[in-house]
Amino acid sequence: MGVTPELLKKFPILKLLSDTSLETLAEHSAIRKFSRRAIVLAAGKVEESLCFLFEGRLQGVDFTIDGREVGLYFVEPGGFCGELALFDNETQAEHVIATTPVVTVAVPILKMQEAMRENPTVLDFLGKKLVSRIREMTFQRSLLGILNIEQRVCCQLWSLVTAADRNNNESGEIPNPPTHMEIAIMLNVSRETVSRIFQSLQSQGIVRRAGNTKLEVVKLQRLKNLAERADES
Amino acid sequence: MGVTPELLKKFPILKLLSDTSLETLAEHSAIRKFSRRAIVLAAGKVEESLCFLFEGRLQGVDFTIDGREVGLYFVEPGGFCGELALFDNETQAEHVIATTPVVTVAVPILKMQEAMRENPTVLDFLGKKLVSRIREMTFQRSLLGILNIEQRVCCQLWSLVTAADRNNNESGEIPNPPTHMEIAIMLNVSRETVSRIFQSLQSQGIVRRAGNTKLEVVKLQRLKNLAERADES
DNA sequence: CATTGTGAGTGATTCGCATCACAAAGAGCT
DNA sequence: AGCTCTTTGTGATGCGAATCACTCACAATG
Repeated sequence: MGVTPELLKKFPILKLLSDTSLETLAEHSAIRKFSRRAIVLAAGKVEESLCFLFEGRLQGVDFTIDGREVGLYFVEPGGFCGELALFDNETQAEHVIATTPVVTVAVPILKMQEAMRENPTVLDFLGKKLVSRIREMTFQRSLLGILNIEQRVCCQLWSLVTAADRNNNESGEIPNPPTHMEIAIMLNVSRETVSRIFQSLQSQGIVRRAGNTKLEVVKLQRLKNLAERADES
Repeated sequence: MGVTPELLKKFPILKLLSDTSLETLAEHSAIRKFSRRAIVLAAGKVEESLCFLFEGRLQGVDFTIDGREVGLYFVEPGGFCGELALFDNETQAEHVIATTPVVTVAVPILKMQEAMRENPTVLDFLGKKLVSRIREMTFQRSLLGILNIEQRVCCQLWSLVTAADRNNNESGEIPNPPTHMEIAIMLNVSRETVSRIFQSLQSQGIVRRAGNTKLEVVKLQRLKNLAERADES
């Protein structure tokens, strides 16, 4: 409904397509809206669409056998998810959930596969995306190896600080900070523990809440230190 | 030195190549031997070769900031590693270490990239490999979410049982069982804890050591139960 | 044959985090 | 405003896994 090629061009990967391909793709695509907490892609299901995120934020989550929630990754506007099926036509491995109200564009897998075959640069883009996902997961896995949980949280925070701010030595910000719960499931800790650590960081004046859409990191250097070695007074 | 196209054909992905491509690839490739514990690929380095495993077993490992070892994946004969650089030419993300003496074939990235471009089936194979790696990492991550460590270990063991044996309801085996340490770093637990759990599994007659190259799972069903729910008497 | 190294087994101790159980504070909604 | 619902904040408690510090078994090595 009402998906125009112009809309699709907002997504970096689709910008690589020819106008004619975009035309067909647009015809077969649909805008979808989800409220907070809605399941956008369901694990175990054969999804027949890729999910492009236009507005809001998504989180990939999985569940352990004992029913515990596990956080895998975030999707930001301009990104997409559900791309694994493009390669192996298998079921969706993990749930993708809206952490805010979202607007997505559903693009059929089949059409996208055609585009991949015709346009090598698209395939290349996807390859790079998969690779960066692997690198990210590897990093995330290494975070879980950190025993000291304060350090683990600080590492995660540090990685969420806008890349641009990271070199700037004064202060930085985290645009749409995840809730304590969202952080907790990514880091394999209890929500309470995350809460207590934030408490401690705030009282040390290292981070500060700025409304509920932004988290300021006032003392970037201190955060970095905490991330790199747990001790430090 | 002495790499023949026939040798390369032992690797499923290279079988897809034309004889002429194999010819050139063979010329530029080299056999390498490493002793147990040797570093086959080093993290942070720009590796200029892909590593095909001919004999032995490799493990991808990473280190946390606090120096703790983290186990990521295993590579079995016929497999390869270091493929991320094919797509983004970045440095190797993780260390790859020989867990046994190994024989590998080093194939230059550049040559492999040429082959990828010429032969779409190779690219497809690589895509599938990346995807399955992501699926595996997702699974592995979900294991870490399990709080009960005995259950966590049992899940890992269950996933190591030869797929063929898994449906067969009596017993199964794990060909080259990882050491306790190797399991420990994959599951984020201490080696001692793994040791204690194996002790308990052995005394319950669920698993049994068969030489040091094989681990028999005598009561597959019991293991599966332990993996699925932690309780059970 | 002694020597060194590595994997595995085990007890004692300690401390950190999960858990439970609330209270409080926002955020939306009508 | 008043009402939910969600997110966050905090204390008390107890369990359980890490750690330490060994021993033992077994290969490999000289």
